[in-house]
Amino acid sequence: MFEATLKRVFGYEEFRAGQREIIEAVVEGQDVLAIMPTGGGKSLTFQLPSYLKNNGLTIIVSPLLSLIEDQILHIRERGERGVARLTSMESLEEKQEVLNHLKRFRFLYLSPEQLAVPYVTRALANANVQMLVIDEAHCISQWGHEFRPEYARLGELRKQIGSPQCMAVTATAPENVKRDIIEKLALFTPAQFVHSANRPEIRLIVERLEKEEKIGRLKALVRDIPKPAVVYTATRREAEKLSSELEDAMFYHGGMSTEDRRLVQSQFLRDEVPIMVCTSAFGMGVNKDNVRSVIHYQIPATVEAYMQEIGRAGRDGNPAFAVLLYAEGDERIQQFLIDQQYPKDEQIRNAYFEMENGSTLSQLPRLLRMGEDDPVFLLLKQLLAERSLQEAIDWVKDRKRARYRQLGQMMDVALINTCRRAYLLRYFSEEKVDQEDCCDVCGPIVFPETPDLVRKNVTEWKKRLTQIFSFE
DNA sequence: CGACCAAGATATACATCTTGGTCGGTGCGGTATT
Repeated sequence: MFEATLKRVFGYEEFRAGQREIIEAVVEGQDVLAIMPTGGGKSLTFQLPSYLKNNGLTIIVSPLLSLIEDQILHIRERGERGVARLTSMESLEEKQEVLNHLKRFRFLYLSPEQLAVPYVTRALANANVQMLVIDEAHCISQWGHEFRPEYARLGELRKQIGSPQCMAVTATAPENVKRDIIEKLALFTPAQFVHSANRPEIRLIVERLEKEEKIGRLKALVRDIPKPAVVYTATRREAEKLSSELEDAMFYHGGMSTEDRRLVQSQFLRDEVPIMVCTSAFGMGVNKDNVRSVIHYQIPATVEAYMQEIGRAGRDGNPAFAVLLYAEGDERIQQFLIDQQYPKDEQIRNAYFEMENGSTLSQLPRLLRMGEDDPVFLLLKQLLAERSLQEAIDWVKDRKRARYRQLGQMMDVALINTCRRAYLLRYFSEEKVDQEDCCDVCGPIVFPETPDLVRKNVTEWKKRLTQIFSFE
């Protein structure tokens, strides 16, 4: 009977590996935590049950507006019209229209921030919500603590809308992230489905270099390595600088306008740009299965981030390459980025002191000489609301220590003299199975000779983009 | 912390060195100001 729906609604003959079990658990009404690879057919596992039960609304919380847009487009393409979204792209009237007619919809996509808007929460509390899906659930752990606080509130919001059945879906989650997801969403003895984190087609390489050697090595590397390739840097400036020094490269980072980002990304997707130099902004929602190589010019902040980023190579199953270029001291930029996200002890003390002496929250930014929309101030505000002075200081200390530990584990990937794949899999509580072409420690990795992609107008585009950005 | 840039200092007439300031990731939302 699952198959009939699969055929009728989605047009597929059979399920892909792992999908059926998840759907069974969903239909039984269990909470679910599913860890499956990108492109593994995640969305089908929460969409198909909706057609089986055929009553009520499925809400999907998604981290990026562009992901929401993509998903909705896909759903509409197969003829489903009962899908809507609530984001900042809609006007107040449009949102009201959707909320007043929730019965018309089968799927509702929104950001966690929208779910936290009181009138949205209220409307959904009064609707027949069948299931709450949290897509890219690792964001709860990755962003919920400080960067996007609404992610940490999803459990509470779930309760407010009547504690519907809940399904968390992601591609990357070690034990501690799983625990975080289960706890923050208050999942009730969830059925867990965990796909292996191993990507045997990706060869793992680390090259330890001196600082001065890196740029030269990168240039040689992108000449020899199979393309399309993604080069990750830690800063926007570095991304721009490297892309100007490499032939056939363009850059991508969060400081660009939406239009420019769309443009550059679609060029890369259409194989018109062989090399993309970018910050961590580039990734989620980039559906490209023929990326052959991912190079890290600077070390990422966590093993999860590293796995997600290298995981963008070789999705078509053909051999792919992950190269990390490491020079001593490269981790400092990540240390800095961690530090600057948290208030200093003295700032915390001052904030608590001011509040005790009768200052109001609105005076506080001025007194502490901070911007009122400074993320550090927002975190401070939250601490004031929830914790005592000592608790706040300890919380920050703990969080920083945890982040430093994560960075340390990532550095170990570069520093160990044992199999890198074994280390990475152990991080995800898995045992390694021996394989050919594993990593640079296990044996030499050779790049195949591959014909380069056709370079269609790359130079032209680059010129135009340089012109656009040079005025900013 | 370190990369980068601009202004100033040095020692000598053109370029190099020193000093000081600034900046540094990920995105939602929705408000304000040239």
